[in-house]
Amino acid sequence: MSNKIPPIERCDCDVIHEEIVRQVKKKMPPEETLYDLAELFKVFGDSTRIKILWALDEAEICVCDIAYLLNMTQSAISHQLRILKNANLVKSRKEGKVVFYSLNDEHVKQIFEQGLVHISEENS
Amino acid sequence: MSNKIPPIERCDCDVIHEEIVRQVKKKMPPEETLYDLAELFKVFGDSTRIKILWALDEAEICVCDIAYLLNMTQSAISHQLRILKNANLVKSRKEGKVVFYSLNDEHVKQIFEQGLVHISEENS
DNA sequence: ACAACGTATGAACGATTGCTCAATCGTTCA
DNA sequence: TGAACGATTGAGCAATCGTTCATACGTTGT
Repeated sequence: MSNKIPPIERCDCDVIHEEIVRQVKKKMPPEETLYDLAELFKVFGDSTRIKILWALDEAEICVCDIAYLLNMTQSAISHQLRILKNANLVKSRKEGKVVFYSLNDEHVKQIFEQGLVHISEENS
Repeated sequence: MSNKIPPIERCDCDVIHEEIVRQVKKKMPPEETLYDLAELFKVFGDSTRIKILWALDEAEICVCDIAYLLNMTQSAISHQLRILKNANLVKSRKEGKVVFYSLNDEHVKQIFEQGLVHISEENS
């Protein structure tokens, strides 16, 4: 993304670890993939969106019901739903004036589960 | 976190969906859990930290090697490592002047894998 | 004791984020 | 047609974030 001049001067200690660094660098996925991965987790990194996703995992729900459920304004929810839609995590279906949202990825719950495992191990 | 007065007035459409909302509300994990989950994913939501975690999944690496690997300043890396340590994702081991970091959670890679599955499905 | 070096930290900054508010769009129904 | 209503959108704002810079800490070797 940025193309500034590399300002980093190699320090002394890693002359020893040269080989390790070289191998790790080789095994790392491409820059773009890691960036996309971060972008995806950024979407999960907000409790409002987490709640929306969790709710949508239970049922298809319209915008105003989500707003009611989370005790937030329709506008706030709509903004967040747009982010979730851009990330291809949810899809929408219009029925008259009402727009119903539902999950667009069956892996969401699995990602959550892994996260919960980490949290539960954290408190032990 | 915030305790302002609930400003939400139930809209008309969801009189029909009353029961669904009630059930979803009952099935949702406690507020605090969802908040912690968001906090965890927030940590993953930065490409620098993603790269660090990915690197540490390959090997135990010292701060200056990570900095060299990612072409960033030691300071920037150190700041990010602190965040990762606070989230219990990495642990450190001191050897003289050098501090080695390594993963503290074997689920990190699994969470990444799930994320990658979503991304790969996105482009199809 | 002092210099050198790897690391950590706090202030400061530009950038981004999540919400509110007001306005608008699209559909329904009288 | 126009009022009502659900949903969307854009501007604006406070708050948060990620980096840089300067500085301090801790260890090593002289």
